[in-house]
Amino acid sequence: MLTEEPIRTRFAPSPTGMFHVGSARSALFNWALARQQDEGRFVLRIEDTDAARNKPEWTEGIIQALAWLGISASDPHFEGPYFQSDYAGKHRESAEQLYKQGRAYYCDCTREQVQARRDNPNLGYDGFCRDRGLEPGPGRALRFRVPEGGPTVVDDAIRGRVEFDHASIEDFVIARADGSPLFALANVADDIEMQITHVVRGEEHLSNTPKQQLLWEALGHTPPGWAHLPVIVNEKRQKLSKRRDKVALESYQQEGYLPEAMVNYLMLLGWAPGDDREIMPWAEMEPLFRVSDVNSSSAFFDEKKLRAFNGEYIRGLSVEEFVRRCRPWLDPEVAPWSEENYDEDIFRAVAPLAQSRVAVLGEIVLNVDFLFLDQPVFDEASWTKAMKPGVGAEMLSATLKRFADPELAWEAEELKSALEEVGQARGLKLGKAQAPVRVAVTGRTVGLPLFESLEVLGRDRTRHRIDAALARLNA
RNA sequence: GCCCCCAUCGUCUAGUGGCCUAGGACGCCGCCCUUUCAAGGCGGUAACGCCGGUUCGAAUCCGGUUGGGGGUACCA
Repeated sequence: MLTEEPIRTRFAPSPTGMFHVGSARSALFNWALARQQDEGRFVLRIEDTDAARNKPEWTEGIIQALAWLGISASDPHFEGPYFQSDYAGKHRESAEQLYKQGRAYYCDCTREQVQARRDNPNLGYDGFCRDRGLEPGPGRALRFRVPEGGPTVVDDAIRGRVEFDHASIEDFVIARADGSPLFALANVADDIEMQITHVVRGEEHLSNTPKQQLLWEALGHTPPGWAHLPVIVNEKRQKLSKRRDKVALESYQQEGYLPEAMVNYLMLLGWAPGDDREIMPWAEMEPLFRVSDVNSSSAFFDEKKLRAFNGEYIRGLSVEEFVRRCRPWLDPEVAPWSEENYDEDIFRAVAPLAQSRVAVLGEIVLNVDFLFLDQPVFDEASWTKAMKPGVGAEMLSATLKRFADPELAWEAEELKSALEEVGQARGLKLGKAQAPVRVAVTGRTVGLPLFESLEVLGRDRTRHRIDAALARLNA
């Protein structure tokens, strides 16, 4: 391994329109390694060769997602983005070189012929064209000539020595009949061109590795250090798939997961800092990360734990920062209230009360909507529960009367004592007594501390809502 | 089928031959606090897949087995 040379890691996503959480973890691990050395580099290469599914805007999405994670394109350790499609010439040269060296040969077998002919059902291509000396031509693909004897040994930083017998590796295609190189070749040619020293990627690539290592050697270069990260799985222990699982980083972002919580959680999928700490900022984790310390078994993406981390990070924010981070969800453009009704100062007044009550930022809306809506949104289950006959109407009308008293200072502590008295007169503890008022004013049985909320809402609006609830009760 | 990887509480993990009657975190349960709900505090539940070795001694080393997973394209 080129430990003397500065580390050059790479992150090589194909632009498919969404950023997978597994990719995010790979990127983070690669980023940490690159940042540990002054001259370390993290190379971003967009593998856009599959023109069929590939749009320019996806690339922008990748860069934004990386930036969200703290992997900034303006950081001196960041290099790229490079586009695989720009290196097509280089790929063809590599294919040519391999052919001239006799390390690859042309093959005109169709898929059907390969299928029909194979004597060993356990192997794919049988090497039919190996020695036919075919020249390049239409309908002829280029295959790599896998050496006859011995194994290829992959030295993996996470898994150790992994042996692949050459007998189990078929002569794989490296360039299509139309001359265009395949992933296996393009990927290696690019890594060589970009002087990548360490390939840290998902375990699903482990089976490709002996082929790629063979290619590196055939092309005259020392293979990089390999590290294959365990796959991230769902509750059924299958690799996270975009069809059935929630894998898009953007979806977590939209729900209100903080990047620092996501980064922290992702780093812990397969790796641990060592002591008994789990909540640890990136700046502390980065220098501690060792790829050889990464676990080799698959890891379940546990959103419950992510949520817990996120709540922890939210509570750690200053109030002002919390307010700032909530803005995207409070914006009247997307929130259920109108521009005229929204007032950030009002939100700021209750923000400290809300901060410990949300695990993801998106939940902020249901916590404060009653402040900015003309009418609260009544949760029917809450209504039924709080407005029990004999309690609901009683409490509401008595409270309405009590709150009309101009002597009553409109301040949380005063309001609390007032309601306590109203409740006591009816043999109700505060817990029970406050319920109808809470539902009348906020629409729900759970929420922010009531009296602070009332104070912010104001006497008139509070009384109006209690009155309206009374009407609703009698309707 | 074949190739390859993996195996500690439900989950993420610590653990690299004795410090382990296996530690932490999430979850779950209980108690406390309490104007609801959270948050917070305290306590609890729960694991070395199985069988053989090696060794004075094994969660840690070796073999097998079982069970998971990944890969098997002229996709990336």
